[in-house]
Amino acid sequence: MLSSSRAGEVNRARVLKTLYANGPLARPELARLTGSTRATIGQIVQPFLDEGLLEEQAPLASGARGGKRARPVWFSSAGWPVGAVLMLPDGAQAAVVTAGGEVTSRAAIRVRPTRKNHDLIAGRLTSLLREVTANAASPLRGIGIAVAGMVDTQTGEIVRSDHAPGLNGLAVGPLIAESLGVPTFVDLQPRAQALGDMLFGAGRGESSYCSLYVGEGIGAGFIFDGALHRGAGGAGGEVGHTIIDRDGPLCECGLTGCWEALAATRWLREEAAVRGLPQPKTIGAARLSALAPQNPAAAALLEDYAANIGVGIANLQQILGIGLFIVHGEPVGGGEALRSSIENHVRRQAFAHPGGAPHVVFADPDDYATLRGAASIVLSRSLDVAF
Amino acid sequence: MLSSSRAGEVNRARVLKTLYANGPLARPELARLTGSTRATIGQIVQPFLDEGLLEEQAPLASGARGGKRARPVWFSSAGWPVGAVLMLPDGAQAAVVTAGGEVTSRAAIRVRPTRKNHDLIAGRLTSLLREVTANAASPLRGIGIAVAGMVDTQTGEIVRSDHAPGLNGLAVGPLIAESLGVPTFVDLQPRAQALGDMLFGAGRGESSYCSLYVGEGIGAGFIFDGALHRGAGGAGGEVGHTIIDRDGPLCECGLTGCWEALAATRWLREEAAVRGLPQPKTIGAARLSALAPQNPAAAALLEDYAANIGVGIANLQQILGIGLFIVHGEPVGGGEALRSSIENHVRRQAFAHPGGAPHVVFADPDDYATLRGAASIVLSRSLDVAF
DNA sequence: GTAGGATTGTTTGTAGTTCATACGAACCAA
DNA sequence: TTGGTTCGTATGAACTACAAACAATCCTAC
Repeated sequence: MLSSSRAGEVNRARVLKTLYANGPLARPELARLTGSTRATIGQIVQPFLDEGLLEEQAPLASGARGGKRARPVWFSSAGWPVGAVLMLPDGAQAAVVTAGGEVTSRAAIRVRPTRKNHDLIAGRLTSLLREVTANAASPLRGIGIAVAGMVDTQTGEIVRSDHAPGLNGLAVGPLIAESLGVPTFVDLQPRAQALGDMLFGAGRGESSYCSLYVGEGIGAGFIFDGALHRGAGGAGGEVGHTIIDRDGPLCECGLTGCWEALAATRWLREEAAVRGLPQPKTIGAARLSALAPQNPAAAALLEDYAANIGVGIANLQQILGIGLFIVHGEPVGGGEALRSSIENHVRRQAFAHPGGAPHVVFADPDDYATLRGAASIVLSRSLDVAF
Repeated sequence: MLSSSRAGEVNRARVLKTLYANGPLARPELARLTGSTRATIGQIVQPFLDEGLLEEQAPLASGARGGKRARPVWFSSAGWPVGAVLMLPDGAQAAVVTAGGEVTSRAAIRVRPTRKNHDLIAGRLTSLLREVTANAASPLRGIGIAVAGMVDTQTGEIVRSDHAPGLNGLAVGPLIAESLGVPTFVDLQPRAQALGDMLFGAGRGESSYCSLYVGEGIGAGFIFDGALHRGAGGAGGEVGHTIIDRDGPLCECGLTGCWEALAATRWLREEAAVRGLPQPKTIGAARLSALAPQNPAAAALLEDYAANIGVGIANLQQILGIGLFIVHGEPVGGGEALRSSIENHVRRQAFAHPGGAPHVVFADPDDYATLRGAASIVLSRSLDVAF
């Protein structure tokens, strides 16, 4: 039940969430945004300052009518270090990220996973994490592990990874947790990205949105009312295998007309070959966009790519009534032209809703975004207190 | 913020929710299910007993080892009466429903709404509600209004109703609230149904599911973690106009290949005509099922109907990771054969998920289910305390 | 310069809640 | 009749947010 102490936990979490959503804030502003009082905010913030999670910034200028200058609080560069791991088809990346989003150290390994070298992978991951945490000021609060594939968030196991089948069945969560003595949290990469968007990206201050990854596959993470939606047993977000064209091309999964078969990179390259574009095997949204002004075939393919992505997004919009889609991955290289083209396709297909027209934005092509996402799996657990 | 008094409100709501999910429960069982103590449950339950919302049932038999007999509590037949209104293309229904789900009085009117008779409709609705509430023991806690069409849940206006365009723009919520002095809550019919399923139907005890209405149109209500998901501005749930076959038939909405164009009653009847079935203009799942054993064309159409419904459900399952789909409307007439056929199609298309295979169930073809759904719009507001 | 008003951040007392513990009441079996 | 068991309630402790008051800081006006 919701006891007094638990209520305190919830409110502390809400204060941190408000900071993430709005950036550095002084106590009166925090009180206003959380619907509380300066006194209560002071009681909540003080322990965080003592603990070293937050720190006071330089005082703001006074208002026109005078008064004591307010001192905004923000995450200190040493507060709450957490581990971040990305499991990729050809290896893994690891980093230490603080609550404020600073990546304090980082390293990577290259191992091609097979069904038989799981012990090797676990061992090399462990030493990788020891390496990046060597200089950490305090013990890690947890390790977030983002996997490109289906995972069981309860057990921490990798269920199925299409692009790295050697990872299937790897209990990466428990293995690392045991060898390092730090709690681990495993989740899908698009969901980690959604959480990263919430704390450090384009989702800041948005209560509901969809974070989409479009690349070799298509995956989604959903934030509803400020909290991640995982679905039963951590399923959900497998938007790539929703059927949008029953008579469409065959998908690798065996079904026909999956969104992924019409909008993933593989489709883009195969179409580029069919349409006679140069170097189709390595082409992507970036090169296609560069070609488009001179090459009508490239422009047409880009338009079809936008349309295909748009169909799936519009479907999600109709179903969920979401007003914001944050796109990561391949399309980001296409720049503003591709973004607005996708957005137009979505708006053409989605009717007028009371919530207003949907927005499609591209994520920053920041190298750290995905690592921050993995770290956010851990951080968000302190922000969504179950009760 | 979450003050002590608000925490109490949340916990009281949780106790009621636990009762809805499990049926009559004694205090020790309530304590166990809510993770609380007998003492706290007693403090919460007592005021509800005094108020008349709950009442104690006959004592249960003692356990094998003796002990005082427990007295389960349940909603009294007079507790918390709420109004329920259904806005239909050819009129409206109204009823008074208690917190326990009893329909204590009921009446209906037939008016074909046009853009010009909104005042007339509001007036007749008001007198209809006065009629059904004449014998109510206590004033209504609120009036829930379920509309077959898109509504703005903030303003209480009907935005767009495909099957009754005369309702467009009718501010049914504010009009009734003003004339009766009772708060009104307007929502989509499928969403009301989802709430009805949560409190009184197949959704009892389920934390996440999708309640689907398949008839002239297709709509959905989503329950995530025990709470209704509305989407931005009350949009969302317009699953009928998701595209599942880009080269498919033209939909009334102007797009091609909408789910609705392939699985709504209109498709069923047009296909029945094409395939030469008898009396195609009035055929439905019930008659089709009766025909199927002797008539191969009917059996084939039924199978296609199941497949078409299944595609859309499987898409929803992939996106949201939902394990339970409660189907209302036309398909219910098809009985167990149709249900299992739909379920099989869904399972064939959805991969193995950690959450287990999805289930498709048919709602009880109960005449009161929809009215209880409308009432649940009001009741659920006391169960999902915002803080 | 200095007084007055305004704003920030803290201190203190109060109200509301859950929880642990203890107690009487009710029930069964021997 | 007695002992063990379970139910429901009463009491005190712990915790929290809130209201009100207070000290510190800052600006403007005279």
